Amino acid sequence: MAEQDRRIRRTRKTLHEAFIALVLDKGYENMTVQDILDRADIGRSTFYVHYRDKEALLTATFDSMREQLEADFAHMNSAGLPIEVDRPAALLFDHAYRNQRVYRALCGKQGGTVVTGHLHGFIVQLLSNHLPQQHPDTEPCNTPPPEVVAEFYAAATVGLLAWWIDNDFHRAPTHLTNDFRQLATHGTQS
Amino acid sequence: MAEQDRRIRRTRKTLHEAFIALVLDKGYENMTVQDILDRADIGRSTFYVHYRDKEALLTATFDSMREQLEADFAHMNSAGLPIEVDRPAALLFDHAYRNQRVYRALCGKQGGTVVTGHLHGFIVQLLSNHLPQQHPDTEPCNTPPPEVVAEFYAAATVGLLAWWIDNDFHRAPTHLTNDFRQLATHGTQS
Amino acid sequence: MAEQDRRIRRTRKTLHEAFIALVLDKGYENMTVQDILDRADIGRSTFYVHYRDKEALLTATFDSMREQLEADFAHMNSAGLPIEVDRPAALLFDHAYRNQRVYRALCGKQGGTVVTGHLHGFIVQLLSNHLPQQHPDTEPCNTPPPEVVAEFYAAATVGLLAWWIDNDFHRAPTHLTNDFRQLATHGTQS
Amino acid sequence: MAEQDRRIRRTRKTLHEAFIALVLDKGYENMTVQDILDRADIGRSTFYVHYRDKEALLTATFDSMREQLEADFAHMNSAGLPIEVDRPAALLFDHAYRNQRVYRALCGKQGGTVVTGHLHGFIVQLLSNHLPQQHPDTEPCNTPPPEVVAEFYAAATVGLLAWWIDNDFHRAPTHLTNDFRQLATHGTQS
DNA sequence: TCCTAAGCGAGACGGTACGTCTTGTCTTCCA
DNA sequence: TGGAAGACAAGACGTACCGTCTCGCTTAGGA
Repeated sequence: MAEQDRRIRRTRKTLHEAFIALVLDKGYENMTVQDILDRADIGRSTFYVHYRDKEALLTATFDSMREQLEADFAHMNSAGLPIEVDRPAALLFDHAYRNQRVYRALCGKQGGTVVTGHLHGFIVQLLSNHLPQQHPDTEPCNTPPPEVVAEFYAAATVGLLAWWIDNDFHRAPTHLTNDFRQLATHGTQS
Repeated sequence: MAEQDRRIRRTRKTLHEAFIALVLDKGYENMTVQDILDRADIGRSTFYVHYRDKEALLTATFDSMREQLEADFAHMNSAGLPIEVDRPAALLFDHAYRNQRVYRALCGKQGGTVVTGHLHGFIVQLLSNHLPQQHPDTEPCNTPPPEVVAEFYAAATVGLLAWWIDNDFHRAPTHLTNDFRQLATHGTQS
Repeated sequence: MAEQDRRIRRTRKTLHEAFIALVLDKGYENMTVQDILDRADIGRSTFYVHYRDKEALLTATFDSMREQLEADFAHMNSAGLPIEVDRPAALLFDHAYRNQRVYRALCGKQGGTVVTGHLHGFIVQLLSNHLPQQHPDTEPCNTPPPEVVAEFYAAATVGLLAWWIDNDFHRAPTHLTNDFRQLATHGTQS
Repeated sequence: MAEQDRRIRRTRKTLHEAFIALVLDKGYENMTVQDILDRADIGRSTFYVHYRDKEALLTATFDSMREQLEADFAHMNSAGLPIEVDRPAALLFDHAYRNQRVYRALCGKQGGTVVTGHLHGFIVQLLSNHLPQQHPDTEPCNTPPPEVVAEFYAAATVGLLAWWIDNDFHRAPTHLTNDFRQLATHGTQS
C-alpha cells in the first residue's frame, strides 16, 4: 500500500518533471494541462486518474517541499522559546537556496500565486503563535498589534524570497539572512 | 477627440461598474468576459471595440486610481529630499482608505495579482530612487544593499495593505500608518 | 425569422452534405462527430450550436424527407376512404426512388435504425387508423386483429425498402409496387 | 478442449447472465463493457480473454438459441418438400415463446439490431432455398420474384416477432401463428 | 432638420482547452 | 507462474470561453 505500483510512481515522477520544466518555460498560469500531457507524453485520461487538475499537480509538487519546511518550522516551534521574527525567513531562505530549481518554479515570477500564498499563510500563523499577546483592552494604540506585526514580516519575507529568486539567488544566502535580520530588528536606524 | 461620443463614455462606465461588481462578487480570476457582458448588458463585439481583453479593462479601471497615486508620489518626489521608507505606505494607506470599494476589488484577495504587482513596482522604484546609494566596491557586507531594502519595505507595504483590505479596513488608518512607521524605523526593538 | 442568417443556412447545408457523404462512406454508427467536423471543415463549437448531437443532425436531415412523405400520406388520408395496406408502400417506394441518394444514406444498411424505426412507426399508425376496427368482444380469434395486420405490413414495407436500397434500386419501382400489392392482397396463392 | 476448465465455464456463465440482465435493464446500445464488468464483478482483462468485444459476447449469448433454431430449421429442411412461407414464422414464434427472457433481451426494443439481423438472414436464406425458382428469362413481370417474396416474409416475420415481444407476448402463440398464416397465404382478402 | 458616419446588440464562427468516458492493450502484483 | 486487477494510451464526447467577424438597427453630431 505504502509501496505503490511501479507504473504509478513512474507516471507521477514524469508528470512532476514535466510540470516543473513547463513552469520555468512558460509560467504556471499560461501553461495548460495539454502542454503537460504533450511534454510528459502521457495520455489525457492517465493525467486525470492521478490529479484532479493543474492545481492538484502543483499542490502535489509543492508537498514534499512543504513537508521539509514544516518539519523545520515544527522543530523551531518545539523549542518553546519566543521566536524572533527573522527566524522563518532564515529557514526559508536556507531551504530555497538548497532547492533552487523547485523554488524558481513555484515561487518565482512564473509560479503563480498559490504556493506563495501558502508560504505567507505558514509564516503568519507561525509568528502569530509566538508573538507576545497583548491584552486587547490595555492595548496601547501606539504599539502595533501582533496581527499587524505578523503580516508585516510575513509579507516582507515572502516578498524578499521572490525578489531573490528572480535575481537568480545572486546575493549570498547568509548576507540575505543578515539583511533581513538587520531590517527586522533595527529597522532603518543604521 | 478629447470629448468622445456620449455613447462611448456611457458604455465604458457601464463596463467599469460591472467589472468592479463582478470582482467583488466572484473574483478577478474566476470571472469571464461573458460574465461582464451579461452583467453590463453589452454586446460581445462592443466589449472588444473598447478593450483588448479582461486585463485591459482591469488596467483601465486601475488607471484613475493610479494617476492620483502617481501625483501624490510625484509631489513627494519633487521635494527632492531623501524620503523615509514609510512615506509610500502612508500615502497608499490613506488613498486606499478614501477609495475602499475600488481597493477592495483591485487589491484584495479577489483582485488577482496584477494591480498588486503594479503597486509593488511603484514603491520599489520610488524607494530605489531615494535610498542612499552605496558605492558597490566599498559596500560593507553587513549593511543591506538598497535593492534589498526597497524590496523589503515594498513587500511589507503591499502585504499590509492586502491584509487591511481583507479585514474590512478594521484598524484605523492613522494607527496602521503608525504601526508601519514603528516597525519600519525601529524594527522589533520596542 | 423564417429567413435566417445566411451563414446559418450555409453551415447547415455543409453539415448535411458532409453527413450524407459520411453515412454512405462508413455508416451511421461508425461515424463520429469529429469525422463530420473534419469533413465539413466546421469548428467543433459551431456544430453544437446547431445540433445537440449526431442524432439531431440525422433527424434534421431526415426532416425534409419526412415532411414530403407526411404530406403524401396526409393527402391519401384526407380522401377518407378505407385505404389498402399496399398504399403506404407504394408511396414510400415512389418517394425513395426519386431520392435515392438520401434513402441510401438513411434507410440502407449503413443508415442505422433510427430513420427506419420512424418510418415503421408512421406506417403502423397510418394503417391502424384505417383498418376496420373489430369489436373486441366479438373478435373471432381466427381473424388477425388490426394491430397484427398493421405490424405485419409495416415490417414488410420497410424491410422490402431496405432490401431494394441495398440492391441499388435494381428492380423497377412499378414492379416492386406490383409485387407488394400481389403479396399483400393475395398472399402466396398465385 | 471440448471440456474446458471449470473456472472458464463459470466465468462465461456469469458474463452471460450479467449481459442479459443489463440488456433488459438499459438496452444493448447504452450498455458498456464497464457495466458488464461491474455487474459480473469480473476484471477487465478477464473479459477480453474470453470475448473480443461486447458484440462477441452478444453473439455467444445468441449462439445456444441459434443452434436450436437451426436444428428446427434443418429438420424442416431435410423433409425436402417445398415449404410454406409461414413455417419459419411458426417455428420462430414457438421458440420465442418458450424462451421469453432471452428473446426479450436479444430481439426486443432493447436488443439492438444484430440478432434481429441474423434472424432475418436465416429466414431469407431458408425461404430462398425453397421457393420455386423461376427461369429468369421467362419471368413474368407481374409475378414477384423469389427474392422479393423471401424478403417480404422474412421482414414480416421478424417485425411481428419484435412487436410480440414488446407487447409482452400478450397474444397467444397459436393465434399469432394463425394470424401470420392467414395474412401470408390469403393476404387481406378475407 | 436631416443624413450619414459610428456605435451598438446579437450572435455565428473557428479555435483551443477542459474534464469525462469508453475501449482494448499491457504491465504489475499476488496467491 | 498464471490469472485477476487495474494502469495506461488513444481519442471522442459535450461544454466553456475566447477573440474575430458579419450583419442590421439605432443614434449621435455635423451639414
